[in-house]
Amino acid sequence: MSDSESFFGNPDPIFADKELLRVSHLPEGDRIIGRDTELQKLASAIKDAQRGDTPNNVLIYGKTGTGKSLCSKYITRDLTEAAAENGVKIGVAYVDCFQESTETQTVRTIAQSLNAPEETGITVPHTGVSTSDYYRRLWDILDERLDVGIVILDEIDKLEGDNVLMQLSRAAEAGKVTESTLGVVGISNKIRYKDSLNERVKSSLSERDFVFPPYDANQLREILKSRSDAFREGVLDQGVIPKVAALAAKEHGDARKAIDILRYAGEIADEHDDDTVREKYVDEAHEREEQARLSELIAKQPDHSKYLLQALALQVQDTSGENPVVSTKTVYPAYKRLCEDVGVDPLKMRRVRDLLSELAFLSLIEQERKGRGKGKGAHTVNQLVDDPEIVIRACESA
DNA sequence: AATCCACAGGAACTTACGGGGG
DNA sequence: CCCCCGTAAGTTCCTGTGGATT
Repeated sequence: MSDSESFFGNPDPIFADKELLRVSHLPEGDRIIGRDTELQKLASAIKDAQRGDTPNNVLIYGKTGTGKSLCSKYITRDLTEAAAENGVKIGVAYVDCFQESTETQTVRTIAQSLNAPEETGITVPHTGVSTSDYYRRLWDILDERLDVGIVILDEIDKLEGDNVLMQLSRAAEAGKVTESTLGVVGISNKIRYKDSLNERVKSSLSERDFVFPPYDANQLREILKSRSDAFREGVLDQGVIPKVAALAAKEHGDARKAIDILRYAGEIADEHDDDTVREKYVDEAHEREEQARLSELIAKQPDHSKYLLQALALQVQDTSGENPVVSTKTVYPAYKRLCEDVGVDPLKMRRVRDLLSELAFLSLIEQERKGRGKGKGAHTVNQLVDDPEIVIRACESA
């Protein structure tokens, strides 16, 4: 074959269908590996919705990458289709509470994804209306066009306050909706999440709860194999999948991580103009995955949080060796200098303290409050969780 | 065990922004 | 079109607190 004139003309030597290695890719039923009992239980918990009745509210626990969101999405899609055959209209709203963490944002997102303006004549504006207004519109939307609404609240532990849960779980009994009903599927990384809820919400929200165990190396291998169609035939070296699986199994059995590493390994092979994905690329792929995950998280932060994080990372680098803790007092001037370099007005100390505790909540840093002795006051020291160099790179690229 | 104060963090306020209703 | 109302981000003001030193 002659060299193509087009930059895009050559067929990809490594990947046949890269889509299969995207985490958001929702597989067909036979491609969800090792979660049969979980799917079964989930299905039985929400099956009443199929007849238009109120489904059980469900709480799902499990570490990241154990298939919680995947199974929820899959099973609700299946349910929607099955119900449609019975003439029952089900709407599913998926909310990532990490991104929509306030009550208002959550309700708005639910209302927006369940709405169909041309059907209901109801608009859900992005801003400008009160929280209670969003609620009112949501109830109207439900009654107007659906029999059952199912709300999937992913990373529910990142939600501020439990008012939304209160409202959602009581909507039907409080008479907010009359022509329809709704169910909640809550997904949490924290097993202890339930303890932080008040009794009322707890009992109504966790009518059923399940724990998704981490995948073991065998299951990870199966998962990776099931997606190996993403590659052209024969380009994957024998040892690659087992090595990726072993790596991911060691780090909490995170399937998402495993899939990402496999994809990066393929990309690295491609960059080396190698037509084989070799075992030796896996370690580099692993590093690339960590960098990417961090960059992705940091990119979502407000600008000033990035400057702060960068200032902290620089301080940590300067602090010689063993004890890389930096007090808030010390970070602040460094942050101010950084702002001046960029040409931005620095925030006041009080706001900075809030941003730092948000970063701590996201596990990007760790904080500890300490006293320093008589007449020396109390202060908080901050510590980076990840390697300062990687953090700085991620901050600069974002 | 009592003390002392720099910083932590709660509360109330300001500013910016955008939609709804008259 | 203007005015009012809501939220989010940021500021101002001020009381609370940890723990080595006295």
